[in-house]
Amino acid sequence: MSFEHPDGDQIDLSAVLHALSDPQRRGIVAELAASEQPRPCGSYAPNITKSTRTHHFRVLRDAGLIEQWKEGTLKMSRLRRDDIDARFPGLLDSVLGSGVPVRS
Amino acid sequence: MSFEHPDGDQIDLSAVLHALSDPQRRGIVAELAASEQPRPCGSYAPNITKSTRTHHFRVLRDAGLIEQWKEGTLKMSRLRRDDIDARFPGLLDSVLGSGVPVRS
DNA sequence: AGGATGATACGACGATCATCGAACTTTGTG
DNA sequence: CACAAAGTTCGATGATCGTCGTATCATCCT
Repeated sequence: MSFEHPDGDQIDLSAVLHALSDPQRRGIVAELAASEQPRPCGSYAPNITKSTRTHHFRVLRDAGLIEQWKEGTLKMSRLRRDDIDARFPGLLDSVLGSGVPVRS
Repeated sequence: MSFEHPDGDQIDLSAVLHALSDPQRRGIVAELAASEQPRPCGSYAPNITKSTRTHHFRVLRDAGLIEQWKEGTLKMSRLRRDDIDARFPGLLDSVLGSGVPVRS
């Protein structure tokens, strides 16, 4: 099913840091971290094109930061906080600033 | 004087994450974090060319991760752990794995 | 003054990146 | 069935990246 989600124990730090180094993607991750229930891809980063959004979501998924699945027409996403926290403890919290707004 | 070290409070998260996303640079940062007293640039990452090394050190300095100064012919480097920790608490520790060897 | 050494500057190279638009696929609904 | 909506795929473009070699600069030592 779904796509190519890396196993939790083989998430690559370089890939994660690269994925998070883009402000647009970091914004998506921040929204993902803040939203209670899953929302479709299209509801994030409305300022960019559909194809660019698809690209960013793929980078995040390939890096192991998010999990994605389809629900009808929609594609839903979920932050793999557990896996990331297990592999790189504290990383996500420090990047997301412990809930503080994302800057730069 | 010296070069272009960003002020501690204007260190850019994107730049920091991008700088740390390269394994070679992460290796340098890990060595920097582990070494007691400052060593010249040339003593890090001996497997790459001088010019490449200069490039990596500039990326790290521009990102605000390290401070550099000259001592005669040598150029010394120091990890700006205090500034980074103040701006992004926990980030460096989680990336460096709390002293655990750098992987990926 | 003349070497020797540590580091930078300057292209240059292939690779990757973020972004876009247009065409296409998939799914649900009238 | 036909249409609309959500995503993907497929170039393409301009920018940036990591790496290199060579030339150059700065500093120390003899």
